[in-house]
Amino acid sequence: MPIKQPMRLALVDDHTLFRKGLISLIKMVCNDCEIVFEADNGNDLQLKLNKQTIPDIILMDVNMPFMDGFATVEWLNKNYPQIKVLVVSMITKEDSIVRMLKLGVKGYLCKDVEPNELGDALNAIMDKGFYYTDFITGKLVHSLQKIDTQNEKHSGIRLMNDREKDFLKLACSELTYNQIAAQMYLSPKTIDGYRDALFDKLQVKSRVGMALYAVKYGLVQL
Amino acid sequence: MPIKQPMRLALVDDHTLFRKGLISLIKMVCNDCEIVFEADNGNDLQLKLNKQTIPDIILMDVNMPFMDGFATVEWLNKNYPQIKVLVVSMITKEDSIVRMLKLGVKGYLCKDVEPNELGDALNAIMDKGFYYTDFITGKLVHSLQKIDTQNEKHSGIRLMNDREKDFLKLACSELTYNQIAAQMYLSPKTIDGYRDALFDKLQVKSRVGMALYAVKYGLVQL
DNA sequence: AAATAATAAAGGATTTTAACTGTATTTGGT
DNA sequence: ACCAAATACAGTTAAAATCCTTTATTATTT
Repeated sequence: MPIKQPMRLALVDDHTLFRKGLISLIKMVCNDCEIVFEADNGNDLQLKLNKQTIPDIILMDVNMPFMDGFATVEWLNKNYPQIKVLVVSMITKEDSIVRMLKLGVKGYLCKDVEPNELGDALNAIMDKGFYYTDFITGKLVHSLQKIDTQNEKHSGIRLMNDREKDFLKLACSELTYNQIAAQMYLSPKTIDGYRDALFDKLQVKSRVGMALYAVKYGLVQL
Repeated sequence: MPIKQPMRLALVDDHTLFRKGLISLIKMVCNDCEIVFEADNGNDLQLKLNKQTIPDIILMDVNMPFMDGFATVEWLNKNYPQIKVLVVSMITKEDSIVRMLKLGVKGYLCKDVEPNELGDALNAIMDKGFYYTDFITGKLVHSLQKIDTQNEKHSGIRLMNDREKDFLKLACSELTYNQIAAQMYLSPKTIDGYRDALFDKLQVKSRVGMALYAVKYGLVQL
């Protein structure tokens, strides 16, 4: 039976007191882990990270002086993609969470989290690669939908009729208007009319503008 | 103390046998729920749904004849936004899952799910409004990151030089090539050359195709 | 039944885009 | 110094897109 390696952790947070507190909590919930180093911010991390000190997981703050969490995770992705990042931050802004998730962090915890959940998160990340709470998932799903609900507001969409929507989808391609006309069983001149109508309704001046509008407001998917 | 209302459910799935099986499972895991109706597809749902038959949750398939899950959820969002949708589908394609989540479905289960999890999902949706499994969350987070990692794969991007990238950004607008040339302090003929080069490198045949490529692979943001 | 609105389509003119071929000039490498 | 490449640009045609005006045919409303 394989000997379980101790979990190697590193902490990046500019608040020394919080860092020390976090370490003592980790020791309590996880009896087989090792803190390989602590850093005050991204710059400090770059200095302290080398072949001997590569951790499995880095617990990372977002707001830090000199080099913040976003820049640090980007740098880690480029230079040490194997290291997993668990964000531990006060920041609950949806945009920040989504931005971090886009950067590929494996979890995102609020600093007021229960010690046990911290342990769960670390184990889950080691075990299955990530730990996303309902809170994070909720934010994520909400941010996905935000785009669509914004759209409803956006005028042009309601003004379009079904044929025009069909045409718009086809216009977001490399077909010429003649080919679109053929596909829709309509005269090219009718297509001309649809285009003119949509230019007016969507407030665009070219087919490129129209196509980008359609993508922006989710009327066609790429 | 308030009397707990029974959970009102409806099923939309074109496979009668699966529907019936699902109902018997629901009866087993949930002793206080009522099936208000079943439908074969979205069209059928529209006929069967009225003031007397408004369910709390609709269990919805994705692939259905005549009117599929996407169209049906869109219609529900417009006409009965209070009804929560739980997708129960064989489809595990990331794009389908993300598209459904964008439409605001409250959960997404695979058809091979354990009966107990079905019960958990229904209760979670009634209780806190949603039920997203790790599988779904994983797909979601992955799709967020995909755009960036896909780029690396997609050849065209590496082949472009800086001037061509600048041009590409400007081409994703309603400027004519002459106007772009002026903005870049270049001859329109040089712009012609950039366009021809990019058409070749990105494998597109028109400015629309080029603009959509740029958006798809995150080279320009809308 | 008449007026109105929506849909489909035509003619004609102009601009923009696209495709192809070719030529100086510059730049990096050996 | 010489070769190869990348860069900037020109000419020519053809095709596609854009703009504008007008008309015939259905639906819808009054």
